[in-house]
Amino acid sequence: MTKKPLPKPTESELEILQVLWQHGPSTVRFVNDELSRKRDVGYTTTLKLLQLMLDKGLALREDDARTHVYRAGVREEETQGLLLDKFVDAAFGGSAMKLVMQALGNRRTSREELAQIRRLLNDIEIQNDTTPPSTDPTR
Amino acid sequence: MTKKPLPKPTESELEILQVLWQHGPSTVRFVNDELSRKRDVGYTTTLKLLQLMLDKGLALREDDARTHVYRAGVREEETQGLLLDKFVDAAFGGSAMKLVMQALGNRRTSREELAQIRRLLNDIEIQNDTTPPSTDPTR
DNA sequence: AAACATATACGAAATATGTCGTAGATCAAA
DNA sequence: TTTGATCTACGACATATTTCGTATATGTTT
Repeated sequence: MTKKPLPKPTESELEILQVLWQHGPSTVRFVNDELSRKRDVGYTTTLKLLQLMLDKGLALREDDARTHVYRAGVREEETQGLLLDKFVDAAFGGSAMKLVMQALGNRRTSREELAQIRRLLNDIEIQNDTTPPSTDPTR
Repeated sequence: MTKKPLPKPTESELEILQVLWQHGPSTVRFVNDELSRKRDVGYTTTLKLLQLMLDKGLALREDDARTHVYRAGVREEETQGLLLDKFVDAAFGGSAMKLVMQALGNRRTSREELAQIRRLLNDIEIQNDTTPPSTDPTR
């Protein structure tokens, strides 16, 4: 049984994953058109990226037809969580709190979103009350 | 009057900035020792990085004495905010909310930290009530 | 069928980033 | 003052990432 140490997607790969996550299985042409909405990128560049992502397992594809269809090979939440951990370490010295504070503080947050966070906080507190703080790293 | 398009620090540069932010002005030796606590890195590598950061304005230095002293050339909060914006776009498709939810959801958050966030939420709501939503990008 | 559009494969160049060796200056110890 | 430690400068290499040109296959139009 081999664990798969999913490679951390690069900047460009992440850009492509966003497209695949948001639109589902897509052709190279479609992905490239999407990317082109933001910046200037050649078709073969996008193709190459997708092929590399296929190698790494970051993407999967249907190559029955002449025109291949690619889809994400990694789950959105899982990948985001992974990247978030790295980012918290790299940019915020490991303090997720500082990150959250800054994310909430420096941008407009709607009433509904605030309520959503409050609900989450409540859930977490209930968790905390039910299961007391533990320093055991395995749970 | 020239605007300064402060360059986005790289992974390694950020690592060094963390040291400078946390410990204040430091010698190359000190920074290198700090970095060495985490991973294996040669002295001249750290030196070179600091020199590059000096060029980019990411670091400043005192070179009166033989042993130069470097300090951060960018503010911590400002830099973190910049990186956070990029990261939200790159990894969370622009949704700061999803990021916050995941940051809070997938890790242990202490009671005190939760309270801290609640206070922040209250402040934000008061803000929202006092000054109604505006789409004016300049404020 | 010929001409044209569109697809994939893939090598290779262009960039960006990180690493290190070596030379030469300065300082400290013997 | 000779030896050895430590410092900066800087070129050059190593690696990772991105970009693109070209060859070739396949499908479409006239």
